[in-house]
Amino acid sequence: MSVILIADDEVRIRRLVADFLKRDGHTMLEASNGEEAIRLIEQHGEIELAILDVMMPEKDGFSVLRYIREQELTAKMPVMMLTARAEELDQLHGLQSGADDYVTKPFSPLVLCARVKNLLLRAGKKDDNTNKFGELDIDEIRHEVRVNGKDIGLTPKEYELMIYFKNNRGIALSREKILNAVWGYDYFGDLRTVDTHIKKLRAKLGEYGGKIETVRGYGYRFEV
Amino acid sequence: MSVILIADDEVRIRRLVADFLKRDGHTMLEASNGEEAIRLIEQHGEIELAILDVMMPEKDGFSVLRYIREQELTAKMPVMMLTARAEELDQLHGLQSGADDYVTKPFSPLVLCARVKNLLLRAGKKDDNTNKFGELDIDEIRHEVRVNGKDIGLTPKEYELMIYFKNNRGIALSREKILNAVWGYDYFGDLRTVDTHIKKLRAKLGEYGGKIETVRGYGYRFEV
DNA sequence: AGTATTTTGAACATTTGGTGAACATATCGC
DNA sequence: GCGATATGTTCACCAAATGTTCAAAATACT
Repeated sequence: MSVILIADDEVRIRRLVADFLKRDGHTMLEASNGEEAIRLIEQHGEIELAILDVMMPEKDGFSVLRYIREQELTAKMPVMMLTARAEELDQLHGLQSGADDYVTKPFSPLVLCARVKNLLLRAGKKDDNTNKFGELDIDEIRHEVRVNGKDIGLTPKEYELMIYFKNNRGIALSREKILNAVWGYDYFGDLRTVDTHIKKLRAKLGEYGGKIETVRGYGYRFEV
Repeated sequence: MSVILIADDEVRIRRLVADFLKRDGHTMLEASNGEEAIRLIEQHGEIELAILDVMMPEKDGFSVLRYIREQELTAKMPVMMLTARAEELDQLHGLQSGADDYVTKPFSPLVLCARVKNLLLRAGKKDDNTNKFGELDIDEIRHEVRVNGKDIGLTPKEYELMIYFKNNRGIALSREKILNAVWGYDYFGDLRTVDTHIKKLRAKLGEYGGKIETVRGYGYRFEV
């Protein structure tokens, strides 16, 4: 349901958290240090929650938190801090570091999942469940897109593209942004690949194909 | 969002700063010495911040700073100085050199980014989200310009021209400046090409076409 | 391993936009 | 008012962006 960033240098912890939250339907982004976390935040536009370990190489959790609060776009992102020892907790509160929640290691994955849920709810996680536009129905539960009630059989990439467009309707998206968001920030492919997928998506959308408008000299825009 | 000049003779530093600030959405101009920096400032009309290394060949950072403060057009440009050693800092302040901020090497790119952001905010540049002038609406999110609520279908060059005018409203812009800003500083084309685009832009702006005034013997000015 | 599906980008087609020469018109200094 | 210069306007050619097709490569499925 949401896109969540987990930053921790311990692979075990990262995997553990990521696996549990994935099972809750979230999309997980993983970073093994602070620099990486910041890069992910910069490049991935729609992160809805960040879980940061305090102790990390390159840049610690506080630095990343400060970065998040400084950037206008991310300033209001809910942030959960992971700390290794209970003693640090007081320090954290004393520092008024601006995090939204603290969890001390070792933690129970289920407790963590519950707190994540709370944070997302508290953040008013905009239930952007508007996925029906006329006879175009983007069904994220069934993981399919229907036109006139019939599944149009999108491939994985086409589906992700569709979701990205849906989450950014009315916004002009450059090919670069689309590549970063749908293919991943570490993908270095031809920008024109986007065009090819757009074409196929438009074709499958049939009468709704025109809803994906070309923004000449820039990229594309999904209109509803 | 903003156009920023970085002048430093060390390529590594230049690239580092440029890369980070690019990720923040800024357009970067790079100079490897003071002479080059001044040339770029002369040719590029809308530089919003200059980051100058103190120690550079040809002309050092102070000389460039003095130049900036002497020119009426650039006198108020925020300037950030980079200095190699902490000791120099006192000296700088003592000299009252007129820079807006100082950063000592080695520095954290993120700290630098944050300070840049502060300077731009302080300069009142960032909040220039005024894109509605009566019934003329310049929508950078949708990447379109509307008059009376209707998209006037600008071509890429026309759109960029419009944005440039919007960011420099009330300022007389020579054809050279316009070419440098919209076409790129490495473009060598006919100055009259600007006229052709102005004509088309005026036509599409309809009743607002007159807002682009001719400054005879010089260039054009967007008035609101 | 073998088959089916999906992804990818090169190649070509088509559409759209950019450019500057040429001519028309306006403005200025005298 | 006249010539000189600057700007407005039009248009045809060329350049660039996007659409489209396709086959090879990668991936998933069995």
